[in-house]
Amino acid sequence: MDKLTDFFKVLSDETRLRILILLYHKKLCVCEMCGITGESQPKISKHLAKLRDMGFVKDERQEQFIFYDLNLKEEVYKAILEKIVDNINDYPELKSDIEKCKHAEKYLEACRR
Amino acid sequence: MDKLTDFFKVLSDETRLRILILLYHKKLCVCEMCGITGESQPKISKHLAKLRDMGFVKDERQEQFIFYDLNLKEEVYKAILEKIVDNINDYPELKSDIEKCKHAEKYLEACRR
DNA sequence: TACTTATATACTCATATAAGTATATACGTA
DNA sequence: TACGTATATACTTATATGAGTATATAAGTA
Repeated sequence: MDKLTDFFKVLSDETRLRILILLYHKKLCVCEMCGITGESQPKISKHLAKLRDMGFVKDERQEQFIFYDLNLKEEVYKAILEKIVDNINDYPELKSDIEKCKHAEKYLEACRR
Repeated sequence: MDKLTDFFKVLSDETRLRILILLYHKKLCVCEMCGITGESQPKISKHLAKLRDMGFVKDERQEQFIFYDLNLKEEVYKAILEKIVDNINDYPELKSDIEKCKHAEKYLEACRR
């Protein structure tokens, strides 16, 4: 049950919820997530580190960038994220994030500045 | 989205998760929940107060006892609890709570001591 | 090798949270 | 009215958490 409450603790932070909903849709690198969410790089990185340490996401380097992806082994976790996505119209900020992540590469370029 | 993260914060505490899963099955009074979970009365009461203040449960006096019941207006919340219950075999402590709550009256009597 | 860029981490501070113990409240009953 | 029982709340303490700023690291490139 600890893992389950840990998962809920993860979701109880707005930034982490946004990250997980984004990764539910697409593998993304740190600076894309910063661009999409408008949050600072250390903030995103720290939350990703926590998610990684807890085993909910995995990372992979591709050239200069480190891409993150969901790593949810148990169905319950996926099912819970799915429920949120099913009701995405109730959560405009999440919906907007998802829209933006369709053009994530845009934020990759913006990163080089 | 605040309400959603609040709900996850609620679920991130083991005691509150146990309470909600119990109430998902049956309306219960405070001392029954204490008996079932083995937790102290102030601990249960404080968590119930928080759940009540957040609007996730409602209370109702019946003679000497105050009974609590779920008060989840939005489907997502119910659906999330349902997902947990669907996978109850993964969570022995929750499963055991549910078993015990089938004979909740037993704990009502034990309360008079 | 020096430099740039992408990401991670350390440090600090403010705030939130949970638990335990003691006590208050509120209703029911003798 | 006095008492008992069920529940709520206050107070304290320990711990966890998140944000911001500054800095470190690690890989790529000139």
